[in-house]
Amino acid sequence: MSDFAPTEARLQVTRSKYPGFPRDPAALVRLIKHLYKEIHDEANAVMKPYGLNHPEYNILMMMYGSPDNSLNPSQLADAAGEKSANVTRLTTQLCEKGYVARASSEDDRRKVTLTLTPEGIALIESFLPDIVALLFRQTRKLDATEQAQLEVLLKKMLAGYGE
Amino acid sequence: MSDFAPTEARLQVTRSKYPGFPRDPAALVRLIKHLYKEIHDEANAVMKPYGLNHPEYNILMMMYGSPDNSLNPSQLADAAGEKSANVTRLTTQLCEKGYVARASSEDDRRKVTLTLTPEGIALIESFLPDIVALLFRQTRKLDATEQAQLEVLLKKMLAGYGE
DNA sequence: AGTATATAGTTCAGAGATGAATAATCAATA
DNA sequence: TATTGATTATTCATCTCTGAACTATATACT
Repeated sequence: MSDFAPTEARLQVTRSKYPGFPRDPAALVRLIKHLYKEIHDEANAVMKPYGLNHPEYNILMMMYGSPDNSLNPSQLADAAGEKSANVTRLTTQLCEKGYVARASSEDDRRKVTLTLTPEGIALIESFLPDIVALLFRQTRKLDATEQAQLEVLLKKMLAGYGE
Repeated sequence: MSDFAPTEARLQVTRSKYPGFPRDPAALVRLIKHLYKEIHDEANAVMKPYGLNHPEYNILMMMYGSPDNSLNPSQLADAAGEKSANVTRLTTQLCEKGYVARASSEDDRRKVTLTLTPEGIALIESFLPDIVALLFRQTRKLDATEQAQLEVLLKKMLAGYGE
């Protein structure tokens, strides 16, 4: 299992050498880093049988989370947390696989509309059972109350960025 | 500022299409993903003037968090959450820059010992003020109690992995 | 001792991600 | 309407990461 004790020990040593180093903020950042790594690696493993990786999964799910199954590249970049150059590459691959369709926008011809194809939707709904199981597994140590508390605190922390 | 509302809207749409999709676990995973992205990008920006990136910073800090400023590659991979192949590349670069020294181990000749040089320690202590400021900024929306609560919950969540 | 299995670290080829530059379009305004 | 400045998306060169194969050493077993 993922043991955080060594990280805490390292923080103590760091503080003994450099007393100004703030323990709690550093611990939070390192926890998030470790959690993200696990989330990323496990999502990659689950998606591999479907010929997708974690970023591609994210792209597809952001579009699926839109009422008409479509988003612009810039919206996708924001939603999926990917750089725009990366969105171009990822969506090109998904287009080649037939899961996404590219169309230029009517009203603003700079914009591009990316839409899930029926094949894309079918693919999503084929892997969602595995993803749902993964999500439950990743959060199984927290009861409903704790999940709600954690969500509040993470949102609060996220609010400190980009201001 | 980083607005999580669009993500919550997408989760609602997703659930309307696929009711079994668990809202809270998905929200937690997406929050962690967004937070990690911010942490990663901001750390990269802070370290750039020092000629380092976020992974290299992590490597150096893991060694600094060891009493004798040294770790094996496999310990480093575990501590920094990097793949071993990546640790080899990163530490080779740090060796070339003169911040880290490589030595083969006495007792077990398969092992390698990586140690911070005086230059490496000096570098760390030169950028730590910037890092400390960053850490305070990243957690400034949370008071001490909330930071402690968040740490407990994140640790609990992390405990659900790799078992 | 000899053989098999495990562990530590590296190498390498291919995949993935990033920043900076570019092209196309739109909006504002003089 | 011509010019200037934003905005949108893409391209490209470069840098970074990954999994799988490989080398070397150590440990366990017969």
